[in-house]
Amino acid sequence: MVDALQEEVRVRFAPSPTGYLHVGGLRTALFNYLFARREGGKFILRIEDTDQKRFIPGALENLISSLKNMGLHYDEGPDVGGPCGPYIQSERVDIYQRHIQELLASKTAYYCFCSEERLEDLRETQRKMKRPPMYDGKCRDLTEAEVREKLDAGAPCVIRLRFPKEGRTVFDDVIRRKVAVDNSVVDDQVLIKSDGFPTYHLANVIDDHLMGISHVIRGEEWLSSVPKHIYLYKAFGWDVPTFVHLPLLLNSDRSKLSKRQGDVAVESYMEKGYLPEAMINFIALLGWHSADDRELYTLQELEQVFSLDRINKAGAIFDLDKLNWMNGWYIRNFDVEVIAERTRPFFEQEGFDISDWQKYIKVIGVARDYVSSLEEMAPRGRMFYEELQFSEDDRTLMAEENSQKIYAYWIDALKGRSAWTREALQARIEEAMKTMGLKGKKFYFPLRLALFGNTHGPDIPTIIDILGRDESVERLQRFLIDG
RNA sequence: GGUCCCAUCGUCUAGCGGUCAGGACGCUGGCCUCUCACGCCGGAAACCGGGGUUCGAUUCCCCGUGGGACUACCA
Repeated sequence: MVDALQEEVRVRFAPSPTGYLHVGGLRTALFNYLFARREGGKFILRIEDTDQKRFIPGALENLISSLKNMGLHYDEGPDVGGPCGPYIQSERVDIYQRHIQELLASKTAYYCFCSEERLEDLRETQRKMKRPPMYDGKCRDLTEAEVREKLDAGAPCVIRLRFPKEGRTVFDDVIRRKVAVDNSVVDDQVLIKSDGFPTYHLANVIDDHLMGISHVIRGEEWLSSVPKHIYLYKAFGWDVPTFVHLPLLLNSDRSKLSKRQGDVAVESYMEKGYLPEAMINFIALLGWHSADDRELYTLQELEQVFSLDRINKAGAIFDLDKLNWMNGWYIRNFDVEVIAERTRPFFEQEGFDISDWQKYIKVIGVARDYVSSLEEMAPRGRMFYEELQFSEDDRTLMAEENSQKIYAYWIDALKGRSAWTREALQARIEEAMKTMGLKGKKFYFPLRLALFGNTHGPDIPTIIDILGRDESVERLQRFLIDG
């Protein structure tokens, strides 16, 4: 390890590439990122792909693009490089092999030749006897000669950690404070699998040390394996990093957040039109809260105010309702041009002709009051781009005498002038209501229906302003019965 | 089953011995308004239970209870 790295805050997000970035992973990545930024340290991306069976093509690219979309830029990582590479564990196998020799030599680790079947049977009987399922240590005390013989015979084997049976491991966690575990309940964890790849525990410890990680910020599911990790650090003669175990993100039934109970892929939230800014803001509030009552933050603002000591201990349910509100808030409060640009793909997908940018901006301005995601924008803009659909009841209303009078009046009025201000339009509406002796819904509903396709919606000046004079006249004329 | 962790409105949370237990989402009443939406104002809604410690516990300690994680040659 480079000496200069020693004083610096260095944290990492270390996902295994299982296909996509999970929202729980995003939260872990975000907290790591924020801590690094706040402390002026480094944020590193490391890929933990030591499980060959779970290789998924494209998963790495996916992960990287999701992190980029979210604005979580890392200082070191597989695609950006850095002084501690490679940052993909499958490319570091020789490093693990070298280090395991050291453990073998010091008797901290030992070869185990037990078959998977034996292990399964063992666990089965242990469970039946209501004993905790653990390795029984069959190969723990094999003599060197016995090991040599089996190895020479080419017997398949793994390498296990020789964890002490006595004593107690006590450690500090920034969030949980003191945690204590009896060594007798810690298993002789497999460190090197029969395919020569390391397990999480070995690779993680070695890499965290070699990469100069100062704070291990990760999910609470790792809390119970910390004793193994500490034992490894000490066996290697390394300093133990500071541990920060984040509370879990939960399904609405309080189990660990998983798919099948809604979307967990960050990617799919993007596809539905959730803004990265809203996702980040929302996720940040799951387990973290500022000292005041403020809840709306940009990523840059979070970088300034984030601190580990304001992280909660209890798990948090991922509440879609609040995300929807927050996303809607961002959609309504961002610059309309920005929202228009981001909504574009959704409109294009619908085949709407948005070449008239001025009109499009106006449509967005109206539509965004109604939605909680960009995906919902298209249904709210449709009436300005497509032919209106009417029900039988609609047609009945539009054929009524009053409706017809209104249409005739407006066709006339609109044709008379080429440009209207909203104020002039509103004044004309007041005037029309007076001369026709109609008011309120009696006047507005038929008019809005013919122009907008619904009796409920934006006010008339807004609709006419978006449609323009010609389209407005055309829409009215379509329902004028005798010309 | 064992070990570890956790526990304030339905949800996210503030609280760090004395508060009318605060905010946000959601729900709800009203205002704005032709309507819808937005927005604004108000309301209902919580300290898991039992013991301690203390003049006084949501807050500190213990025991229950409940929930979760881990218990793989997955991470």
